[in-house]
Amino acid sequence: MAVSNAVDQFMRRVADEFESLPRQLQGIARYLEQHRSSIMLQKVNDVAVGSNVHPSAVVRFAQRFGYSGFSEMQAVFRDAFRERAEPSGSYQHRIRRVIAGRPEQLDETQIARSFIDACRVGLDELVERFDVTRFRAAVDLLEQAEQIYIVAVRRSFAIASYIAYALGHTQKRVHLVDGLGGMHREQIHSIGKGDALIAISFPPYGKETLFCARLAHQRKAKVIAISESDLGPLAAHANVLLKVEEASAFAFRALTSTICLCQALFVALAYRLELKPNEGAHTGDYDA
Amino acid sequence: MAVSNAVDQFMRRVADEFESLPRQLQGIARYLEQHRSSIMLQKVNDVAVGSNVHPSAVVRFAQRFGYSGFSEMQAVFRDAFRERAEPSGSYQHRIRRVIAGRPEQLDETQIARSFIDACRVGLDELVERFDVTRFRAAVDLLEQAEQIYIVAVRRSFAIASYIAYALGHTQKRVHLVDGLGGMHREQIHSIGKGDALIAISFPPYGKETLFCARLAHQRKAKVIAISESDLGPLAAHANVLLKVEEASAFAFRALTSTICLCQALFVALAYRLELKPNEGAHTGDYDA
DNA sequence: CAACATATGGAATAAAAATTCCATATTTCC
DNA sequence: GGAAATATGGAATTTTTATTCCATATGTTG
Repeated sequence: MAVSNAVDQFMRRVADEFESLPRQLQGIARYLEQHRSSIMLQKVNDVAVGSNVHPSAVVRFAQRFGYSGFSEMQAVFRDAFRERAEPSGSYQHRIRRVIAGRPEQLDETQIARSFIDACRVGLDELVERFDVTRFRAAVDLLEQAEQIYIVAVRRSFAIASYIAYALGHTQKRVHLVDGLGGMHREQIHSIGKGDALIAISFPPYGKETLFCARLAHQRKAKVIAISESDLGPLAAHANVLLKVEEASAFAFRALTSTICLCQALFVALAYRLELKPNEGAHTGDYDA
Repeated sequence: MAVSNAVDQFMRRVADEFESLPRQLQGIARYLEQHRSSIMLQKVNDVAVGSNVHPSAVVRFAQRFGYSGFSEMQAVFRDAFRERAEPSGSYQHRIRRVIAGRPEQLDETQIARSFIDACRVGLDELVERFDVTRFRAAVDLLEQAEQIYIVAVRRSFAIASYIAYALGHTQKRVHLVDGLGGMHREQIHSIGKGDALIAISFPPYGKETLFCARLAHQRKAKVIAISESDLGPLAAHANVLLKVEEASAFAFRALTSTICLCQALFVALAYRLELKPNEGAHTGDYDA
């Protein structure tokens, strides 16, 4: 990092000492990092409440890093903001440069930004085309299923793996058809009536996924397909088809909308099952 | 501009009455207009000095416009800033309102929509806080690595699995540390100088991931950490830390921002390697 | 598990900031 | 030019905010 401002320097110092800090002060450090852009207009008390500590802990924190108290530490943030706010033209400049320079000199940073942009658009469309009826139907199926199988390959496998992880926190029995040892067939084999299969596949549809969907359908299991269109090969075997049109940029297809939809599906199911996980920043031991 | 914010409205009111204001109060009005963007962090005294008047004049000014005093008037500026600077704050608010406002009649459809919304906000923040330097550094490391290892557990495993899939399309040798058979240790064991490790972990950090990061670091391999903050335990072992602050809603943490960042990383790398996959909607046979 | 070091939070105190009060200055209008 | 109305700024007061003090709690070490 070329030029770091006072705040960055300070936060670095905090990061260095972080490990040796008492529990509460660590909490404050995290809070500061998280809210670095608005510390300048917070009172000690805001910081204290935000960090779940007593105001005096905040003062001690500041003193530990060489300031006379909170006020002096806060000044660092305030001044940094002021410096930044004054040459406000620079932001406008940057935007213009990016837009103007776009056609040829695409550097990887711009590529990254564009890609993220594409993902945002994808999510916008997801909301817009959100099909309430189908979504509900999908939740219904999952709610009623005794066992839930999940299958996807290649690009979509990550999604399946996430769903399996998430559903693992419910009472349902969950089977991820991961094809380990080439055993797709064997893994789906025991599916039957009363079960549900979540099959995720996009063009050019993976044959393992199609196979599983077909088998599940034959066995009278319910099939929830997540795919791109009602016309694809998955549609034939699906009881509910959730449509996702992923954005693509630079010839790469995004994955954000699909995963977002799947998470939404899971959250909805969790609420339906009255599974209320602990409120808060992280969900117990399940994250990683 | 369609909807004007509170500050604009207020300044308009001031402009209207300007002519009928006593000399000093006019001075204050000019000062406010000139410094509207930093009033939020000024004291009455700053404004008074800046306008060459007595502090009480500033209070009188505020009262003339219907506020109880300077503090109340300042709040207008502060709140306006907060709304702009922290769309995330407003997001938290919105979520809280949704939850608090209609505790019972939250149906799963609304939940799903809110969740998708949260993801969108998350992507907005991702763009906003995008750290160019670090991102480039990460691409550099990957470009130079001979072999690339990827590790993540539980919630983040899906991400790792996607990265492994994507990198599989480059010339790099890719190793997904998936812990199959409890063999995290064995899988990371052969990492060494010249290699890179991508480690993804969020609170409460998975110990397998930490172990791999530590080992990689000891072995002089480069470590790219994808995590929530510079203060977490991954930071100590990382050469580059890419920060992602996932939105969370209904006590579930989103995954969209993380996966979006990882895809962007891959796209950037692909371009760097001058790997130009076929233009078009889907990338050959690799999708599923 | 005792003795010590360290961390924590309630309450008191100090400091800073905002507001009010009021005596004086300035302007306005007849 | 003088009376009334309005504006101004010094100082006191009130309110808010920050800091310190200290008793208690918690953790650590031998």
